[in-house]
Amino acid sequence: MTDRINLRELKKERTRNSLLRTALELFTTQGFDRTTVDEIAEVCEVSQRTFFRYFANKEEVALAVQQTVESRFVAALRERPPEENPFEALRRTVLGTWDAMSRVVEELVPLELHMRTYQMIESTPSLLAVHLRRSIELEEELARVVAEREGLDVDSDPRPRVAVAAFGGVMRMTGRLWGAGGDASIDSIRALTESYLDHLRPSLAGQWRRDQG
Amino acid sequence: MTDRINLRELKKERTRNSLLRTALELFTTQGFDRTTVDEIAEVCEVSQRTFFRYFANKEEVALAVQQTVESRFVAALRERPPEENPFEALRRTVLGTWDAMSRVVEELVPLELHMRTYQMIESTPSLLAVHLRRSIELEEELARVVAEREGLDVDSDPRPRVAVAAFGGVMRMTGRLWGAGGDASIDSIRALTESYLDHLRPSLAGQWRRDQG
DNA sequence: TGTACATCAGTGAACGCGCGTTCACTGATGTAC
DNA sequence: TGTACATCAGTGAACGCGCGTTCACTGATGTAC
Repeated sequence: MTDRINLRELKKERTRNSLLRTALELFTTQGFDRTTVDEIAEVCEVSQRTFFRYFANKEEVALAVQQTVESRFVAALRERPPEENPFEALRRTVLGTWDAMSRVVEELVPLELHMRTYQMIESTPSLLAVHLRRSIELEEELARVVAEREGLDVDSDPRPRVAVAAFGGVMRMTGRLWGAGGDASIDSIRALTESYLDHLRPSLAGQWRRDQG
Repeated sequence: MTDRINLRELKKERTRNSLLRTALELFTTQGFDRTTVDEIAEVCEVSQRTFFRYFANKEEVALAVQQTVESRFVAALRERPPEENPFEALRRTVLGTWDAMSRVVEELVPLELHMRTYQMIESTPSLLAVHLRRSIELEEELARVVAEREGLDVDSDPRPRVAVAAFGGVMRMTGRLWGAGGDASIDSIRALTESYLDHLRPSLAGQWRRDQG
């Protein structure tokens, strides 16, 4: 119990962060598939063995920042006022916490590198596949938070899971479109997300032609 | 131009079908990861080289039947009466064509084997990841069909993509829940799908408590 | 402050594995005359 | 019906590749006294 910083922990964090940045730089410049774990380790000046001490596999390092953002998202949802209905809470969490999210990212890597990484994920089939599976797993967690907010049992009332599934579907769609477009800015994904979420309820209603344009 | 059947094509189809059935049987009994391509080829009494003539990779054979069903689904959506609104068309396509879908499956493999395969996909991380990526790609096709039905441009009006994304999100959720449950029957997934789709619009509305129970 | 020991991040080298590819070849099926 | 040639599914064997694992080991950091 001393107030001296722990050198061991400090150096661990530095090694991990160095591996992370190196990996993302290599992935985004030359492509995920054309970057080997050996190369990351070499550029980072550690052994390949050390890489696997920090990341279980090559996908994990590519998705590490995203992973952190997602954890923060769950926490932010928990903090929404309980009088908001579930869809509004989800919508305001994603639209209202971009700045907080950016700060979380910046603690790990430059925001600009993260945005390039996200585009790289969306355009790399093997990586996108793993990313989607993880986003599905995240939905279970979100459904539980929503159920908790409403005082419902997630297994007996379908609505928490359904609301989260629809929300998640739209989020994945905006991610895909943003990744396919040329503009990697945070403003462009933010605007796209807002527009698409706002079209969700109208798009499920009948009579599209009446309120078209 | 003869009415004699083409032996070459016949034998190709048989080889492919034999590889497909063998692969699914091995995957579902001993697991996807514990089955090698070499083993499939060996049991099927062809060379490993032949396997790769029919399927580009190991995932492709596992998802081949699903792939056929999805193509059929797109075709069935095109056939829905144009006066149905988009969400209703999607919903009725999935709920109204189970028998037709079953027949499509039976042309390739026994329905029971397909259902076991689907459960295997849902519980195999690497395979689920690829399956999800493909289902996302399918959404683009569905969005175009919806836009066509409504006479809209898919790139300028968000509603086709949004409606399809929400629908797709709910479908993936039901797939996940069905795969995690013990009941591999077609009735159980059908009932789950119907219930979840019917909860979609209510789950996005405010005031859950009012119409709860 | 110094010593003795414990912990644990990182090393280096070697390896198993299965996917997916490449090659030149065989032999069955299809077609033209 | 027969012959000669073209096509193409399937063969067999070998290989490159990178991921991820295993091992016994080193040396820096942390802790107890």
